[in-house]
Amino acid sequence: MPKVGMEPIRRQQLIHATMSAIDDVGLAEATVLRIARHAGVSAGIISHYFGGKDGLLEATMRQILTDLSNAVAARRRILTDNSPRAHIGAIIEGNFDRTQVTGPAAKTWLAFWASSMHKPMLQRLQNVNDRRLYTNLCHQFRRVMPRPQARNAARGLAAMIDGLWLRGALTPEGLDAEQARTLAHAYLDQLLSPETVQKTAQTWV
Amino acid sequence: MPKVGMEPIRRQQLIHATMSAIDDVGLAEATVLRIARHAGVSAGIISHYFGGKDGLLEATMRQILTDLSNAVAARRRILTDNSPRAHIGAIIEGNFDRTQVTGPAAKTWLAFWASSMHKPMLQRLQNVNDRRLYTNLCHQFRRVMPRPQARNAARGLAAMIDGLWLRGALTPEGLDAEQARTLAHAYLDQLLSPETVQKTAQTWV
DNA sequence: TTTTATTAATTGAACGTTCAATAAAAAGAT
DNA sequence: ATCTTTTTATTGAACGTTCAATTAATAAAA
Repeated sequence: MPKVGMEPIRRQQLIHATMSAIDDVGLAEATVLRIARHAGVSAGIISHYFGGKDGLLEATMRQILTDLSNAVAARRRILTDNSPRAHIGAIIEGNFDRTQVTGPAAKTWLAFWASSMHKPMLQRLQNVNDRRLYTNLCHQFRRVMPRPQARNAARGLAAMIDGLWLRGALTPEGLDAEQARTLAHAYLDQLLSPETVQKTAQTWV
Repeated sequence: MPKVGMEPIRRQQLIHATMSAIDDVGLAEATVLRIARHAGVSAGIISHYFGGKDGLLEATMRQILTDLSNAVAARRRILTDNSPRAHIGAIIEGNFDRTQVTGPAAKTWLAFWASSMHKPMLQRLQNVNDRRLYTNLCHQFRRVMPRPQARNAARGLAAMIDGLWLRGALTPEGLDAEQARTLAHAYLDQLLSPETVQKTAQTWV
C-alpha cells in the first residue's frame, strides 16, 4: 500500500477528519481513534505525522485561521473601490465566506475558541488572529474619524461579527450567512453615517 | 463531622467549586477530584448529591442561567420609565451585571456554550435562555417599529451582546464591562434613532 | 440504635502513546 | 530484465495513566 509522498495527503486528510469529528461529537469526544477511523487510517499515524494529538489539534486550528485570513485577503485584493467602506465590507464578506461558515469549520472554530482559554499555544494563535482583525478595522475607520471613535467602531464591529458567528454555530440549522452579512453591513452603514460620526464625537472624546 | 441539613450547603459549595475549577483549568480538565478538592470534600460526594458529574455540570449551568435571568429581571422591575429604550437598556445592563461578568462565571458560561452543541440537556437550557432574550428584545422593538425590522434589531443586539461577552471572556484581563455597556448602548441608540428606523424600513421589508 | 453524612480504597473502562512487525515501492546490483 | 537491498508508510497490540463511579467502612447526630 505505501506510496511515496503521502505526507501532505495524510496531513490534509487528518486535519479534515478532525473537523468532521468535532462537528459530529464535539472536541471532548474527538478521540484519536475516532479521528483516525474517520480518515480511514490507524490511530498510530497521528503521532507519526503530528507528534501527537496536540500537534494535530494545533495544525487544525492553524488551518482554520489561515483559511479565514485568506478569504478576507482575497476579497480585499479584488476591490476596485479604495474607500474605507469597501475595505471593511470586504472584511465582513471574508468573515462570512461560504467555506468558513459551513458546519464543520464553524463548530470547530467555536470549540477551539473555548479551549484556547487554557491552552497557551491555541491562545497565541487566537490572539494573533484577533489582533489582525481589530487592527485592520481600526486602520480603515481611522481614515474617516478620529482615533478614539475609530477604536470603538472597530471594537463594536468585531464584537458583532463574532457574535453572529457564535449564534450561528449554535443554532441547529447553522448560520444563515446572508442574514448575518445583512446585519453586519447595516451596522457598518450606521457606524459610517455622518450623523453617527458626529454624534459619537461628542459622547466619546 | 456530619451535621444535618448539609445538602443545600454542599450543593452550593460544589457548584461554586465547579465554576472555580473551570475558571482555573478549563472544562476538559475539571475532574471530579479537582472540583471536590477545591470544595474541601471527597470526590464521592458529587455522585451522592448530584448523581454523577453530568448532574453537577447541569446544575452549574442552570445556576449561571438563572443568575443571568434574575439580574435582567431585577433591573426591569425597578424601572420608572416604561419606554422600549428603558426596557432594552435594562436588559443590556443585566447582561453585563457585575456578578455575571467576572472571571469564573464568564469562563464557565463560554465553556458550557461550546459544550452545549453536543450535549442535548445543555443545549435545551441554552435554547430556552436564548429564546427568552430574543423574544424580550423583539417585543420591545416591536413597540416602535414594524415586525420585520424589530426582528432584525433584536437579532443584531443579541449578537452584539454575545459578541462582547465572548471577546471579554477570552482577553486575559477579562471583560471591560463599562466599555461593553457603552458599545451596546450606543448600538441601541442607533437602532432606535428615527433615521435608522426610517432607513431600514426601505431596505428590509 | 438508627439515620445521615462522608471518606478512602477499589474497579473497570477509555484514552494517548509507543513500538516491533509488515508490506509496498524505490533504488541498486547483476 | 530480474533479483536484492533499502526506504517509506502503516498497522495493531501492549502499556501506563487517568478518570468517574461504586463500595464498604466510619463517625457524628438524632
